[in-house]
Amino acid sequence: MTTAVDPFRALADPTRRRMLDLLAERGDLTVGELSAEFPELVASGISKHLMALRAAGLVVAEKDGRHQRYRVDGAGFRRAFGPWVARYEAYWAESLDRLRALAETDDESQRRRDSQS
Amino acid sequence: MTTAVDPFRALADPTRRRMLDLLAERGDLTVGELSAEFPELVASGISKHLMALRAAGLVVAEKDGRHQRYRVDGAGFRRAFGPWVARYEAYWAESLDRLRALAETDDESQRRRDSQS
DNA sequence: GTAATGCATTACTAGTTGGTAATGCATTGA
DNA sequence: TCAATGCATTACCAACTAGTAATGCATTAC
Repeated sequence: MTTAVDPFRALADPTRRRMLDLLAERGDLTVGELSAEFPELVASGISKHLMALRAAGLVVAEKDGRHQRYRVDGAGFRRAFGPWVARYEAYWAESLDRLRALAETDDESQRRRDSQS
Repeated sequence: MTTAVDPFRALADPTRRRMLDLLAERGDLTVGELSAEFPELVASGISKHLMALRAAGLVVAEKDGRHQRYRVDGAGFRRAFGPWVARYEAYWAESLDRLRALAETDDESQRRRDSQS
């Protein structure tokens, strides 16, 4: 059932990374809204990926009527990757400022900070 | 053949993460030296993981007599993860300084900066 | 030269993962 | 109340992954 409790393993799948990107961009989304972005997947597939991300502590779900609204779990993100990023930060620190600037002008990175937890 | 060209997929395996940690700590290591740290694996298994990391552009190998010395490829690291880290940096930026301090006093993170590429 | 060492590569197997389809369970609308 | 919607969960299958064993190829030691 894809009980991916390892956050790194959860990140390994490109579909899940795209989902995280979308959630980070848009704040929060339901399975149905995500469906529109993943025409190659059926709803249950999307649900499964979201559950994997939730099991890894990277997203949280909130009931909203008959929908589930998913959003990035900022605290979980930090817990999962913060230490790793910090450990290897020296490897990219020297160019991080440049990359940050790059990301900010990049389409995919125009995320709002609503879902910050 | 584990042609893991996707760096995130290369990171998904805990053994490979430990290998990266060791390489980051010690600068460079041969398959034989790594063998001592992975008694549960045979040499060819270690070799396979290293080749996966190399295919993902996270480590480079340099011939040294009959040995191969592996080290972290700093530039490859940045290429692979820099944009992603920059994109999500806002999620942990607020606590990154604290984490960095934490990592520096952490045993596992006492790495030398030899293998910086 | 010959043997031994160090590693890469290939072939193979068991376990895991990503996907669909089917079912179930709340919630909404009529 | 009854049907439809939105999603979770389960069962199942094909594809992939991590591991071992075996082979091959340089390089070093004798």
